[in-house]
Amino acid sequence: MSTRAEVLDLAVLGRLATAPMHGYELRKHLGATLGPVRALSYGSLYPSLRRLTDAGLIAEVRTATTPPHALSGRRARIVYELTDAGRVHLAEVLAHAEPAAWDDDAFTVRFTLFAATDARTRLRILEGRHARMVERLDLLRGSAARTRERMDSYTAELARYGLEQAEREVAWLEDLIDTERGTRGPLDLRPATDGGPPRTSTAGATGVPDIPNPKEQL
Amino acid sequence: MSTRAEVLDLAVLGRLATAPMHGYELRKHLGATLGPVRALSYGSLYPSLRRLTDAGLIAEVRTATTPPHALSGRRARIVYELTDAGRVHLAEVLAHAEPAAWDDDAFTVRFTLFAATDARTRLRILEGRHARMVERLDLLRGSAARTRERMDSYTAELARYGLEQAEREVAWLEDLIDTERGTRGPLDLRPATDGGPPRTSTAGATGVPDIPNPKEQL
DNA sequence: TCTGCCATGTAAGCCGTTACATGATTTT
DNA sequence: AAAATCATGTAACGGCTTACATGGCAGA
Repeated sequence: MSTRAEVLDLAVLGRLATAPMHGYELRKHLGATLGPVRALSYGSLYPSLRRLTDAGLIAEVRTATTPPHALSGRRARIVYELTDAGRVHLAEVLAHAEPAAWDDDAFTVRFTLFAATDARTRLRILEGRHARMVERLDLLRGSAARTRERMDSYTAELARYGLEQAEREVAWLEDLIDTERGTRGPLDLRPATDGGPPRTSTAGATGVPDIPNPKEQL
Repeated sequence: MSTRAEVLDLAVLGRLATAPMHGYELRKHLGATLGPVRALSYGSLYPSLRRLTDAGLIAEVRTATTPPHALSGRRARIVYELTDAGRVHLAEVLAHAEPAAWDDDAFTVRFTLFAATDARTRLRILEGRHARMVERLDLLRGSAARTRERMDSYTAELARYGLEQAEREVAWLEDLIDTERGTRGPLDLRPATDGGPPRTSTAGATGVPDIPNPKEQL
């Protein structure tokens, strides 16, 4: 679960769990949810489908309406669906929260699959991500303070903007965590050993609108 | 100026223009300005120094205080400085603003070198970047609107956050542009042909603090 | 008819991180 | 005395983007 390819595979598997799809469609959907900006290329998508097929986690759908390679509508589209093994594997992966789950790219993918993740795991991932971002924020603040005098205005402004962005992401995560806890963050007793921040609590009413009771497993 | 390596080379060249430095130091500085998060690895830095040396744009400094490979302090550190050709080349690159200059990574590097860039080029790069981000923002809004119904709360929340971030970057750029123009944006007459936005103007007093009169060329 | 979108793949090139190799100096 | 930091490189592996190959269908 640490390599890029594995993260992509998880995204594909998770998307196919919702509905069977063919490659082209999948690309559009993933591009939409993971950021329309970096629409992943076929050069990585199709190999991913191949890997998952070889692993027996997904399989081509063969229905009466789509005879294999026949001259039915358009070109022979290959629709993929999860196999039973795929369902089991997905459930297993979604059930535990390793540190790899809060890496930059993995976190986004895991977050888009929160609807199929149980509440405890969701919380643990959010907290892990939060800790990671706070750590990063401290680094930023430190280096900004250290080099402030030596920087020209533009470099300083860039640093300021970067800091602002990081602070906002931390605040966003805190909102999400509060919402998940349901407690709306009265006061949490984290030991200050690990660099836990004093909780600035910029959090407003910006939390997740309406969280459904998600199906516990998949 | 489009490949990643060229962008990195520019960053290195620009940094060395300010002060001669050795590789290890360079890595720290670049890591600090371009984001302490992704401290670039030696695996890309040293090859870059090699390329620039081969191209004759930088050269090792040989001073009396640092005899080559002798047992003077520490290990033989190789300090690099710009050659005359390097200075000329840097000035040329910084003088013009191609579309490649507002790509994600290139923009950051160009921005950190704004102190050595003339005002007109600065403005053109900021405007190019702004147009790019507005375009991206429209894409985001479009796909968000299209898929809103089909999304679960978490995916929707992620999309909302992404949109918010993009809006903030656009606002940031507008602030910078206004500051550069000196006019503080009374009303600019852009034709609506190109998808120019109605200028929401969230811009407050968040602009660049004090922009110095930068040395015009390097 | 031609452009553009749908649709699936493959191959190559680029490049960046990671790990390894080496060794001195400073700090704990 | 060990650990961390300074310091410079090389090699290999991973993997993503880009371009190419192919072809059907729909609308202008």
